[in-house]
Amino acid sequence: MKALAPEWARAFFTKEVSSMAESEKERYEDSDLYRIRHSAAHVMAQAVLEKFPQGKYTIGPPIEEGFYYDFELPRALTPEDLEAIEKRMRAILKEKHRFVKQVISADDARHIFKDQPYKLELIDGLAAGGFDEYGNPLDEKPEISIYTHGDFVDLCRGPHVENTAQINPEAVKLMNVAGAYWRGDEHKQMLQRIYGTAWKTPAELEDYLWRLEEAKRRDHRRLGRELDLFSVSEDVGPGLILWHPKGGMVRKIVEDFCRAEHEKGGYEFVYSPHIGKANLWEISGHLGWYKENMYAPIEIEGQQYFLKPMNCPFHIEIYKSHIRSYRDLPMRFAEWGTVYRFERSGVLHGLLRVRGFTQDDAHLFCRPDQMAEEIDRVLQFSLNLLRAFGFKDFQAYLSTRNAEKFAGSAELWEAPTEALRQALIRAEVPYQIDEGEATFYGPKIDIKMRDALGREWQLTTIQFDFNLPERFDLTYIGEDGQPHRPYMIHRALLGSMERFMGVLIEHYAGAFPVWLAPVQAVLIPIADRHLEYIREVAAKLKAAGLRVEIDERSERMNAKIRDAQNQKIPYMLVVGDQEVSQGQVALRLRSGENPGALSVEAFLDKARQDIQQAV
RNA sequence: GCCGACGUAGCUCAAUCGGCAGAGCAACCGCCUUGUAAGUGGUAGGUUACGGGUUCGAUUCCCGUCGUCGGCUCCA
Repeated sequence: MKALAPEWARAFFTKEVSSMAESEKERYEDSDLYRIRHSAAHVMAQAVLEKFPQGKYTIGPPIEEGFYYDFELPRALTPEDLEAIEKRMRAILKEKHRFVKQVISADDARHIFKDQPYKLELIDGLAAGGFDEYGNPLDEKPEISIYTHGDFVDLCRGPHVENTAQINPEAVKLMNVAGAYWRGDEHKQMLQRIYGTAWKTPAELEDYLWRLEEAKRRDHRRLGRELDLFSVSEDVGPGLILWHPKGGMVRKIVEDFCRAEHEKGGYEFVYSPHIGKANLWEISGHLGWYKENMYAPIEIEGQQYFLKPMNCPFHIEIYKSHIRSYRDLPMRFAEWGTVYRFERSGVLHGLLRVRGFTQDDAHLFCRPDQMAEEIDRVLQFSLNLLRAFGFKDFQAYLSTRNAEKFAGSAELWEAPTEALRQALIRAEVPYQIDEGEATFYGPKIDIKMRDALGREWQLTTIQFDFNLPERFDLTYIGEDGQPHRPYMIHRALLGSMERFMGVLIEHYAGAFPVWLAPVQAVLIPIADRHLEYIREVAAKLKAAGLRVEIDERSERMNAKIRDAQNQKIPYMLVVGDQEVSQGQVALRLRSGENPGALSVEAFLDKARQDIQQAV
């Protein structure tokens, strides 16, 4: 779970967050829960090492909704082991051990942890002053401290509870075991990570477990099947999505809406093929730095072609098809471009991480003097789009220049980076600065959204590119009659249609607002004799642009209502003798509300209003 | 890719110690003509993911492949 990684948790709670964030909120690191979880992690390590005295322990931080601890153990842990460890933890907690902190010298620490290679590595890092316990660089040299409770000692900066009795043994639960590389480096030792959760009271634990169950119910993979939105076929291949008619309808509505917005926003639409010659990717540099993510070449008449992992080279070729004047700029080429990227099998995840996806991609070419406004505009545009789909909580990230790996010169990076920052401030979105996290070719803004389980997924990305204009030798003729290098910005706002749909499905838990619902209304006859009237009504509603189905099955009305509810159809229109005689429909909403009979016109008015207000 | 778990009907899940593979829902065919979350009877549905091994006999034990799930790493 990426969102629960310590790097993330630390970054989120400690790094710079704009003044728009609620600064009043207690920092997680200062909270009781943080201490409880941190201490529970120590107790867990104690229980694990009792069971495996030859085991090595590494780090065990609190995370967003619990804690984990990584171990190197002689064998793989089983579910039974977890139960035993959990049981032992409860016993230890009841023994009321005090947590005692001692600040010690590096040499003393090395002595205490002489049989613990991972701890020794951490101590070296701390002593050198270069890195903290997670391997992140530090500004100043930290003190080295240990925490002892009972006969267990751990290298740790705290904080902890005073006493294990402050942790309710019934509010602690071990969740699962997972593999994790030492310091997150796949070239290093694979460790066993035990995830646990801890709360103040058993009721809070229950609540958390209930929330997890709820999250599973809104998992887009489950809803995708239940609502018949999409599937993945083993025969087609993993990470390749098949959109069913209902999912296809939602996607079409999303795309149509976005296309219309793009048109209003000054974009021009272009189309480009799925493959391009090796030479194109040589020029773009993808074969140099992106090859691991590209599929093997296709040979055509002795030439190698590659399936596109990105659309940019094609858009650049369109730019280059003419000599461009400063008067032509800015140019904004948009394309719903389908790209294919090789993703390692273990990382695929429903719609959120796939191998083939369609980006709402565009490339902006502009003069330096237009740059700030273009950035402002595109960020604003992106936020408006996301808001239109009901998203309100964004987490924005500004990635700045990596000191070691960057295209162009440091000076070149300054203005765009500042323009990105200013745009974020003007847009009044909370953002965090990821210092040195930019790709080599330019600074960027990413906007991420959370899925039902709290994992963050990047949707919007707005990336400056100092690299491709050089590599393709892009120019425009300036007022001075001389060629100049344009600025280039890559941007995908919804990101990819697949990922966006995944997040969208979970956001609404499958109950799409009326304007997005694949089926907006289902007509339910009480008896077959009402069908003729129902067909007339259906025709009227369809003529008015509504997406309507008739449930003609030989089932009772109750069963049809139940099925419509489960399909999360916004309107159920029940028709019996009364409605036929009155020229009405009886409206039931998926909320369970029952507004009752109304005329077809009155219903249409309501539907139009709901669509307008995006409910 | 790596660590671990898992893979039985379209879906959710059973199957004792290795002994003829089963249920509910869905589907299909009837009956019922229904008033706000499951009316009722029947039929069909399987080389237990795939391939190999052990065994008189494998859904069950072993090996491999593929896939899924939870993490790690990476990203739209």
